[in-house]
Amino acid sequence: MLDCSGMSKRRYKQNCALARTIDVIGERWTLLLVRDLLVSPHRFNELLESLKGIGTNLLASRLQDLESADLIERRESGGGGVRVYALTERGRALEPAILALIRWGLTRGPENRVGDHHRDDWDLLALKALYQPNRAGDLSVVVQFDAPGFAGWARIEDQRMSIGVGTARDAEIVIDGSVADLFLGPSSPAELLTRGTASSLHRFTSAFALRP
Amino acid sequence: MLDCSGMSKRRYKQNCALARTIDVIGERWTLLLVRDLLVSPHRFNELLESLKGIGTNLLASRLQDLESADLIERRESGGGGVRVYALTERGRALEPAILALIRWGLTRGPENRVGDHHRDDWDLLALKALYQPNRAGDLSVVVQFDAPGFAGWARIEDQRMSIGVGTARDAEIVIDGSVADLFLGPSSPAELLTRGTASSLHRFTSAFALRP
DNA sequence: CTGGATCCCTCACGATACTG
DNA sequence: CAGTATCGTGAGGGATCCAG
Repeated sequence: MLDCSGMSKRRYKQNCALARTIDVIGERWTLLLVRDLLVSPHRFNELLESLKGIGTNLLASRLQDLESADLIERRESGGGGVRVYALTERGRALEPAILALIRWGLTRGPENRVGDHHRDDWDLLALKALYQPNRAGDLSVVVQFDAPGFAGWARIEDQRMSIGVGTARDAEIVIDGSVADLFLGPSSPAELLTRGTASSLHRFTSAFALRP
Repeated sequence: MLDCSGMSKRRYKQNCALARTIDVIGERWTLLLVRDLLVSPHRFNELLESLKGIGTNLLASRLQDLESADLIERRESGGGGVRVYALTERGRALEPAILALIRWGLTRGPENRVGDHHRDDWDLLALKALYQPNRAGDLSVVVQFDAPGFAGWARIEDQRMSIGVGTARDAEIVIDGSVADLFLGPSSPAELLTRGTASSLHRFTSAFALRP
């Protein structure tokens, strides 16, 4: 059988840190896979649905590659033997670079071509890319987003921001909508408030550079 | 004839800033091409030599794509009608992301596989990736590197760092060697001094986080 | 039903030859 | 020097099939 499917053979053969980086994460789909795992661990079929068009063989191959490269690891989540893929510390270390690439992508406007696939948790990561610690001051807040088919949260504390999917129990602010609804939607932020005050919500939204 | 060679058709079709970024600069060779142009403008054959293995058709195609995407532009350099490719402002805006990717690539040690291609100007960019403004203080210096087949310089001023190839006329420090010779070589930094003092050279090297 | 493996077709890549 | 034209090869993409 000789399983070499997980080996990416096409290397640049350049003694350069950027080339070595791209040798690892430069293949098609790879960085988008890391993006999804930056928000939360995922199961095989969740990734398959998020990365529409990847094909099961390619996804399996990429997961093997990334595991060999020590960027992700398989985990048994919960008691039911559910297998999920999660980033290792080395994989999580890609976050600054990915946020920088996101910032660059945001500078040319949304350019949302109609029909393009979309997931609300991607916006959560874009929000983190636009976060500016120096604008946060002493702000300490947890904001919950509740939209049809999506639940996620953003936390700012000690000038650091973290994000996640699901429900945060200690959310002072609850938004009736997604991240895009809050920052790009037609409604004013205050209209979307399920819990919390408009002034604290304003302090939250002011911590981001919406057009970098 | 219908010239569609410059169109990259395979897009991710995801309404996500990262996916849109990778749609533009995610194809093979593209980011390495931008890397070379970040150091200085280059001619077609210079790029061809740096990006060993790319093939002339692919390089031409990538250059067209990047010009269409407003990342690079053709310029007539000098009076002899010499054509060079240079980054536009939008292309140069990729620098923070590329430096972040370089930093990630540097965290796992050099891993220099023998036989890999190498260029000294790549190290110049890696040096910029490791530069830490808060370590510079009020340092204001220009360091010239002179090695066989390579000449380049690094400038630190007002806590900002810039790099370039060729000779800087106002260099207070001249190194008899490349960037790698200074930071990784067997010689002590002082041994490589052609001009300048060891103490000012030490202030310079202290402005970088050699192992991030 | 999840988590893949196998097959096959297409297209992007890479090397070479050729042209203005 | 700066590309264009041609063509063989292999990675990507989609469907289907298989094991737990």
